[in-house]
Amino acid sequence: MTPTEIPLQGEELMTIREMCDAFQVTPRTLRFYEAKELLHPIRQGSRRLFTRRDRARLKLILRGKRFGFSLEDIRQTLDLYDREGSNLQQLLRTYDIACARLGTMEAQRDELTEAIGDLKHELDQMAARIASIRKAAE
Amino acid sequence: MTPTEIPLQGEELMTIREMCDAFQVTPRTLRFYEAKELLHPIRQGSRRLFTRRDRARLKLILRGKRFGFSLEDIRQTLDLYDREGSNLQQLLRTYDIACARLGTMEAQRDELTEAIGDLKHELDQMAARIASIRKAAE
DNA sequence: CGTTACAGTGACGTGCACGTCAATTGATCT
DNA sequence: AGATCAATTGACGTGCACGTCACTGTAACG
Repeated sequence: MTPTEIPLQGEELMTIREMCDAFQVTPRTLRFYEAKELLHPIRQGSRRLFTRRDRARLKLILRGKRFGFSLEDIRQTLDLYDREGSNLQQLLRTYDIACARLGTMEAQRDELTEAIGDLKHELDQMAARIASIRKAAE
Repeated sequence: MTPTEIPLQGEELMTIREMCDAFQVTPRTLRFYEAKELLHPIRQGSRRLFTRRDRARLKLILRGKRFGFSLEDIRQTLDLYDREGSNLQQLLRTYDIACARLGTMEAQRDELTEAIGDLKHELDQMAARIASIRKAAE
């Protein structure tokens, strides 16, 4: 029997391939993110091992990308999430930055809501046009 | 005195510079969008003149960009908006595409709402840490 | 009528976010 | 030990969304 352990969900560490399969990214992408200091996998020899923290960060990275943020933007936002032992000064600064970030995200959500409304309006008009065309054709 | 006219909001046609000032983009960007068939300004000689329709489209373009859509995505979405005299077949296809687009936008809004919730949660935790540090310092 | 001053057209350059390829290095199977 | 296979590193390539530069055209001002 192959002693290759089936990766359990609760396991602490994941290989690069397990990460790729879990998050639908390529190895190149993960290495690129490490080079950009978005991820900090530990090493066993030369191999990368991704921690639970890396997985949480990657989830946020991919989410941020879907919203159109640059990796640099995302990196700065990520740093807001796991800053444990900072002093009060840094903590306050971080808090301010996070508040600002929250503001932009809420603005974006509002704009998105507006865009959805516009598109729905357009859909209604199209539905009406479709109905009238069908009616005209008896 | 320079007779540089102050661009009125209700004017029919706008020059490239008026567009740039109104939308905070560069001339290069507008020419690029025209080359990509996102905008279709009319010409007076060689000069571009942007119509009300171009302004509406540009607004949607910039909005789409803020959501992270590619220009090609945006172009296809734009075409949904001003398709006037199509036949029933095309109209139905357009309707389906628009519905799908609406779905992705709503999914994105939901995800954004979730992300906002996460960040708020993080802010609460930070606020608590800040308070406890301040309290510890008497 | 010369000179600004802005608009247009290529053509090339740039930053970002990776993709791709080659060479190497262990780890694993037989 | 040999072969196989995944992972690493480095270097170069790519597509997108423009920026920048050089040059030309042209309308307007003095």
